[in-house]
Amino acid sequence: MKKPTIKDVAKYSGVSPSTVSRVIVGSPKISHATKQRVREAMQKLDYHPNAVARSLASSTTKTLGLILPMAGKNLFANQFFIQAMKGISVRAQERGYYLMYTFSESEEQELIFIKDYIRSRLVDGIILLTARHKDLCIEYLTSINFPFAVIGHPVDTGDILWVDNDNFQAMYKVINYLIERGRKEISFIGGPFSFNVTQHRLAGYETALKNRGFPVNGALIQEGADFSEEAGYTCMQAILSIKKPDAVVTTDDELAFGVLKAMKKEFIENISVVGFNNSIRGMYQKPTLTTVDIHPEELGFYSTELVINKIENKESIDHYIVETTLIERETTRPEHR
Amino acid sequence: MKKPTIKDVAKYSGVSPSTVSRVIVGSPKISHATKQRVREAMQKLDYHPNAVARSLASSTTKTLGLILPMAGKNLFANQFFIQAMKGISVRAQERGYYLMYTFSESEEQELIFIKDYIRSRLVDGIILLTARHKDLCIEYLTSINFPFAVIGHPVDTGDILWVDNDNFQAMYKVINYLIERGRKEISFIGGPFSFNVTQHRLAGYETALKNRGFPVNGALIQEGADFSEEAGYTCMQAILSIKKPDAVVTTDDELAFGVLKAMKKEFIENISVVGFNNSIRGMYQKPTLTTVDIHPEELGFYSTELVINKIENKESIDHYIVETTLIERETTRPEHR
DNA sequence: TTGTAAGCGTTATCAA
DNA sequence: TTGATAACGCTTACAA
Repeated sequence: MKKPTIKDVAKYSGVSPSTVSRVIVGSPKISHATKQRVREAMQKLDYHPNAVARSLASSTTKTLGLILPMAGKNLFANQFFIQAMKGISVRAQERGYYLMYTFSESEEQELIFIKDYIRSRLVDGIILLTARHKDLCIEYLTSINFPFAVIGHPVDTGDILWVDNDNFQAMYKVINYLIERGRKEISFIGGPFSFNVTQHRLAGYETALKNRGFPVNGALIQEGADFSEEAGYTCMQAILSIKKPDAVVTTDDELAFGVLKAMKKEFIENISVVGFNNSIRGMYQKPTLTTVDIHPEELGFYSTELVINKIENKESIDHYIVETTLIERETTRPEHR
Repeated sequence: MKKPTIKDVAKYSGVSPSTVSRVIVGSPKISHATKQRVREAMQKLDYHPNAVARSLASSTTKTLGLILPMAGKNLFANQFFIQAMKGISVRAQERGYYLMYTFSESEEQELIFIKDYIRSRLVDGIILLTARHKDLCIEYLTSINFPFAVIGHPVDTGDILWVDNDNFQAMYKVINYLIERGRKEISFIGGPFSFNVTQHRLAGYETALKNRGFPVNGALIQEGADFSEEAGYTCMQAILSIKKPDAVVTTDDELAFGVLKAMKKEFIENISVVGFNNSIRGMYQKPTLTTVDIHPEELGFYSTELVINKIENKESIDHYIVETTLIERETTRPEHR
């Protein structure tokens, strides 16, 4: 006994297939009586619409595609991705969308997968989990005008959809927090300045200092080669060779771990350190790391919201700002060490 | 200008659509000459097959469905899942399959999603990332005879496909390792004994002791209420109240953390501790935790292999055993603390 | 409000 | 080795 089709339901309930289809879609112009009858028939026959056939006929798949950039095995990134995926899943479910995913090893591969998704007509929209500096994927998707949203702040927010934290304010708050705890000489160690994130956080740092009447000392500002522990270590050594600040803010937990390592080596303990991204390691290593939670799940959630609105031509803003949370731990409570 | 279809290619290359289709599929009964011509036409027109149409016509989607059980926010589990997903993605890519995923909050929801995937005819197979004790999903999938594979050892391996570690041997190796380092009184703290994993690891523990001529002391074997740090703490206290072993093996890092906590409270340092699952925390907290890596990526990889073989009616074994790796850290090197 | 009929872009069956 | 032609199961103008 084969699976029942729309025709079976039509026959059973004495209407035409198109009527059944209208019931499935939830079309308004259908009498309550027949709607009832059709629904019952569907129940009786245990009918479930064939999504593939629907997709073909309507040329819409109700599916979103996700590419997970997995260069190396960045532990923090892992955490970020799975949380973002959760948020994406939650909102997609609510709005009746399916999700496809694939891991990619490089930006080129990423682009290949995206093209495949689109050309095969498998997805109605794409979510990019990271905004690269000069992003091939963003470029491509924009050029063919395909619905997509980006997590992170793209360099050129033409009319693309994006979700990000307020990185300026996040860092601004961190600085204020440190000043209120009596810190006076606060150093900044960021990832590469070519990244928008870094720029925004640096701006937050500088503005906060100025607004509180503190000088901005260039010697206390360092640019890491990347977001790694090594970069943090190197930057911190450079700073210590010049002068000893009483606090260091970074743009990533990994950088912060490097800072702590450099301090340990020099037997320094009384410098406050703040990271970013609330990694697992930060919560268990000694000393536990004060950090900023960027709420990946929400980032995922809203990016999904944006693409779907776009796909469905719903009126919608073109970006969301997700709040950050400062998580206070031992590295800003030197007395607890 | 619309996207070219198979008809356009057919016209362009002067053959019938069916011939083009045969080229796409890679059918053997097609002359080299026409194959060439059709390929060129596809290139020229930038033609890409519509996957949805193919699915409808062939009633096969080349897609696998994944459900991510996300009760609570188990940090270890997060790590496990993303790694397993990576392995799944790698193998799926290689074999030309797409992946759909969805998060679920409960076993019931999980079942609902699975049914939806199947009834909507979106997927050809399912991968279950955890084998529950009496698993509703396994039961359902078996009952309708739908292709699926399970990561973990199902209670009743009828003719279902599964991938798992050799938990017996993994623990056996741990015990041998400890004995070789001079440990004589080794305690066992497991998760609930109702889990197959626990049983297998316990058996490995007991057998290893016996084979080395050590007695198995019931007082040194404890069953945790679950796999949590608290459970580990409680069990360790129970053991310490009776006698002090010189090593404790557990079936999960969380349990091990509980053990360490209990030791700390009693100011005990010279007991070796071993966890399972190689969680991030274990590598950064103090002391760093000796643990067993279960290789989630491989588990994902092979589970994918199994379902796809099944889907394609390929001859294949019905399970894989994935090796484990002992990761030696400070908790089994008391001298380093 | 409902039905008719023509797609949607493939694959599969049967002939040739 | 190739080509007609009928599915595949649904949506959607257009009519009624």
